Amino acid sequence: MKSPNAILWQGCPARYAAGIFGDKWCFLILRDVLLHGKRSYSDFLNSPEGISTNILADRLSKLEAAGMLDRQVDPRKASRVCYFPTRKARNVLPALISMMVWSTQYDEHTEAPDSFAKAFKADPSGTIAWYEADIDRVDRDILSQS
Amino acid sequence: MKSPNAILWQGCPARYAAGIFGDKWCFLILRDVLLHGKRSYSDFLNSPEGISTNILADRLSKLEAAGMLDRQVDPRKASRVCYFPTRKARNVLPALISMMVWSTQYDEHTEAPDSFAKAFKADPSGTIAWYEADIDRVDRDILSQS
DNA sequence: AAATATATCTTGCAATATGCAAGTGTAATG
DNA sequence: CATTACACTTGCATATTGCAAGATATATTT
Repeated sequence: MKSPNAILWQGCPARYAAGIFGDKWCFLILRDVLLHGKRSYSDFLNSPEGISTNILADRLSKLEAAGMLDRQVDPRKASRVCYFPTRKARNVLPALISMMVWSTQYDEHTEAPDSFAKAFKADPSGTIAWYEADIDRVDRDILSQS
Repeated sequence: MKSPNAILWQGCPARYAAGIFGDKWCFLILRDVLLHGKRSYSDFLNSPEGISTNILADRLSKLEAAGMLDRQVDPRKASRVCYFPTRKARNVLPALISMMVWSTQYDEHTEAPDSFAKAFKADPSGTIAWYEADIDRVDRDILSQS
């Protein structure tokens, strides 16, 4: 039974965001699906951070339950599954890129070129549009082959 | 001994961000210090989410080690400690508010008024400046009483 | 001065999360 | 028809987390 004083991770916008981003593995899966064109279980598994299989399965189902990922059988190969970013996930791009710009400013070992932060600061919505177009391209390539 | 293949949570900007924000308690402490004017251990402790004391002590020291909080004895009362947000933490405001705006859009139980997202979308840098001024006010009030 | 209160941590321990290895079921491939 | 690829699932040892309680140090009240 749930305590009457239990805090639902809703209501406060920071708390709601923390409920989804306050987990490093969810965070990195969102990076991969939004920025690196990754769509399949094995794509995520092969990211350099080395997520383990049970954790990956758990986070994929959590992100699907949260309405961030749309799980579909790959039209090119029925034994493969694709996880497409939903509109809700796509709309995270401004915040995600904002955080990454901040990181490049403070991580002394950053691998990101200066041009990354520059491009976003100069033209935020244009930069977002560029990433969205990339997502569209990846998804279209997959779905056109059904 | 550290494995030679260990991933340092540096280099990739998303990974660096995940190293700090990929923890819900750090996330909420940053909300409190940047948006709610909280500065002391007991301020954070009394947030509605109910962080426990060991976790709070741990996260405060991690955020201090990460250069996000500046720990200082309260000039008004030597037995009290203040945690001030550093410039590095302040510069997280655009990303944090971006995430919160996203939350208000998708959390059906959001408590945030529409005006919050509207204000930020209409004038992002003005909104940030408003929050920074609030931080300045809180910090000045404390430090002027030494 | 003694008792009480406030503020900031520590410690102990149980619950939870994680990582690794191995196994399962289904579908394509040779 | 055996093999491989893919997407998980399971079991289990280890690591991390979180709650409750205790500790310490100063400040306030009586």
